[in-house]
Amino acid sequence: MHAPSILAERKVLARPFAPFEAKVRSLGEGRSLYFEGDSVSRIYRVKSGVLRLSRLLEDGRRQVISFAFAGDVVGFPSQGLHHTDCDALRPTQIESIDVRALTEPGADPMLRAELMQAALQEISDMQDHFVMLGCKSACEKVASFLVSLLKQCGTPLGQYTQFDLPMARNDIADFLGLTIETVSRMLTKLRKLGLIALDGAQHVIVLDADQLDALANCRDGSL
Amino acid sequence: MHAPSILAERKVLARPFAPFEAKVRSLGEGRSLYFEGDSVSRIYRVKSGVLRLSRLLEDGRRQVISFAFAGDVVGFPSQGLHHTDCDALRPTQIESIDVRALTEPGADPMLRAELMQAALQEISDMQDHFVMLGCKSACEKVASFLVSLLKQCGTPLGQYTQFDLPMARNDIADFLGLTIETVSRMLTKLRKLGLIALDGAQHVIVLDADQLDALANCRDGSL
DNA sequence: CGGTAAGTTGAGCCGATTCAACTTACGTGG
DNA sequence: CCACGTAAGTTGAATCGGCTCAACTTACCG
Repeated sequence: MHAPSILAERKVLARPFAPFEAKVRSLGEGRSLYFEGDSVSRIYRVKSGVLRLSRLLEDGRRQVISFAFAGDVVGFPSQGLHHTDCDALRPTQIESIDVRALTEPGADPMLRAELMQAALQEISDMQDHFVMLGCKSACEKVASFLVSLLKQCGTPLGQYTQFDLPMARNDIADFLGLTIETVSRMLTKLRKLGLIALDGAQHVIVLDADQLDALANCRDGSL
Repeated sequence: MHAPSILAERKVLARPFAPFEAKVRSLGEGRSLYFEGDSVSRIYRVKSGVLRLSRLLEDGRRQVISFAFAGDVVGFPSQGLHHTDCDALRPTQIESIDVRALTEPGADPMLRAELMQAALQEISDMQDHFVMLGCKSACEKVASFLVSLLKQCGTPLGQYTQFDLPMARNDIADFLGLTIETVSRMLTKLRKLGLIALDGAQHVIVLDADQLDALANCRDGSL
């Protein structure tokens, strides 16, 4: 759940009406940070853990917009409202920033420039995601996804690189515009090709990063 | 490539070191404003006309990221570079702004806030587009697309609303993650359902906006 | 009026989905 | 610590939506 020590500490230190001051809090696994339609009072920078941003349709379909890792900023408003749900996939520490830091003239220029950079980065990342959703085959999607995670959270393991999938198949599928079955099949395919190994459902060992990267941009899933 | 006449003109008129001044120029139909990989020195606000932002894969596949209409801002940098191509689909007038207005402390605060708003709006629009690409069927995609154009550039025609498609089937297909044939078939379907009428390939008359909107969020293309 | 590009339509195919059975992983309580 | 129950993930078979390829029609421009 919440880390009491940090919250308690903050309470003592927090001065009222210090709108642009950063505050740290933690979010238990599965907890929501905000929901679509909530009005935006603060935006957040992830310090550790993983968040999932998603949008839900009335009929139950879901699109996972992005996963946010340490350093990523989430919660940018549009018309003053949140346009996604935001949930923690892992215990997560976040730093919150008054939304007025974005546009109000009095805000810290350094912070504001930093937030603008984060927004620009997000736009660029989303453009990549468009190519993924619009152009790529199931195999390319899954391979691309693994490559991007590899870059974000890969750690060396002998001559290979490993990482944990912090999200369920479910989330991967809704992120890539596929079904869980298809994601599973593609992971199996990559495993049988000898490009990855799976130790449990979450732990991925990348055996051939170059080939994997090649598959991520190769129309026919053969290379 | 670049339009020589316009560039020549700019060279004469440009005063050095007037970084934040807005400049207006026009772009002929089919002309490019910038290319993926170009370094970003200025960003642009559309005054009239239509721009297409797209990204090209090595193997020829293309994703149209967005269409920009009057009021939209394009050209946001990431790592100082453009990450899309940008081309005019119609004769277009654009106002250009020095990119330093985004982040430099000395920049006009009003302008900067405005640009931040534009960036936030873009993020929100892209989230909608994700849902489109990731969740929706061909029929929903085309219907959604028509609805959004209707809102952007619809004009009354008796009891109906009409608009011109400023882009080719080609562009629509690459925007929606479909083929031109599928786009064509869906337009035909909507026509046969009596929701729209087509006068030539570009001119659309929306006969039943409510039904069209309903189809835009209905899994089975029946309603 | 002819030529070319753009758009439409049709037939057959293929990749991803659906639906269902099965396997594995995991947390709980005996 | 094992046994069980549930949730998550995998695999298979059959279906279907959108794609490919090809022919045809329409619009546009010199």
